[in-house]
Amino acid sequence: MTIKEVGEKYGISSDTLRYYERIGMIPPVERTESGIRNYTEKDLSWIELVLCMRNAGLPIEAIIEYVKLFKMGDKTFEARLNLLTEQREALIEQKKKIDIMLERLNYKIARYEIAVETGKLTWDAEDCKK
Amino acid sequence: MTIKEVGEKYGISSDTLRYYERIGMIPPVERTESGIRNYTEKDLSWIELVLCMRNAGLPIEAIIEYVKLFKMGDKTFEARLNLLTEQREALIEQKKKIDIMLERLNYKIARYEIAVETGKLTWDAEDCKK
DNA sequence: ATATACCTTGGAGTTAACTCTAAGTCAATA
DNA sequence: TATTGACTTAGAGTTAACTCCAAGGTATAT
Repeated sequence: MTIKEVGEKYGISSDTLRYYERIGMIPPVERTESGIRNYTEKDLSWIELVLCMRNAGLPIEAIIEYVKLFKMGDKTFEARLNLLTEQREALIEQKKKIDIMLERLNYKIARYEIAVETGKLTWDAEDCKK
Repeated sequence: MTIKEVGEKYGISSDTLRYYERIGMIPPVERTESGIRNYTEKDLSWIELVLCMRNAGLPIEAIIEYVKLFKMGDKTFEARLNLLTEQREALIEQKKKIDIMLERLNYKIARYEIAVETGKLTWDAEDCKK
């Protein structure tokens, strides 16, 4: 699979794909004799994982570290476990922060729905508090 | 309240506080005759809201827009409602992405816990799939 | 009154994560 | 065979969100 096809499949640019490979976020991709990238299923699996991690907001640094450990083989199981556990903690924390803001948004949106109806915003410490 | 005290209260730097004000993420803060910022309760409410939004990962752009609409007064209720509703949608989407990655992490972590015990990673398309 | 620790502004520097450019190679089509 | 379009690399440019710096003003303790 060419870089363009892969980019189209996942909705990312060829530049981004080359960038991810260059910085070690995915293992090096095999080339044809003329030096052109030929993505295998295995490469696609890595890209999928990486995109999932990026979508969740995990830092590129962590992903690079994981790929590094993976390349080092079986003796890095524990290090990989620790890395993944840390990232899981970070995501759980992030979810909590989103929930706090969602609650606040729900409250504000409810008030504005009434305000749009009535033309008056129910008083609430100048719209800032809570 | 001085800029330093506010920074300490919320765990952000004075530089960041000045930056937030400069780009319009919070309304201008009143000054003493000598030109020094004197944060009021109202200012603190704005800072709290802004930090909550930033923690949740909402873009500074949206926050600036909200402050702008707020300054324009009562005729922007609907615009503010729309903005907040959009941001709520974005957060719900982000939460979904985090949940997808959390599921994946739970699966991988379970496999690595066994791997650390047994010294062998149960086969799974070279650790990339799923 | 002078040292110290704080404050001010405008503007430059940094970091993460891309995104683009230049200069050149390769493959398929008119 | 000439052109078109996709590919290659190395490196420069961009954007968001800070973060730092220089040059100077302010407030309080000795």
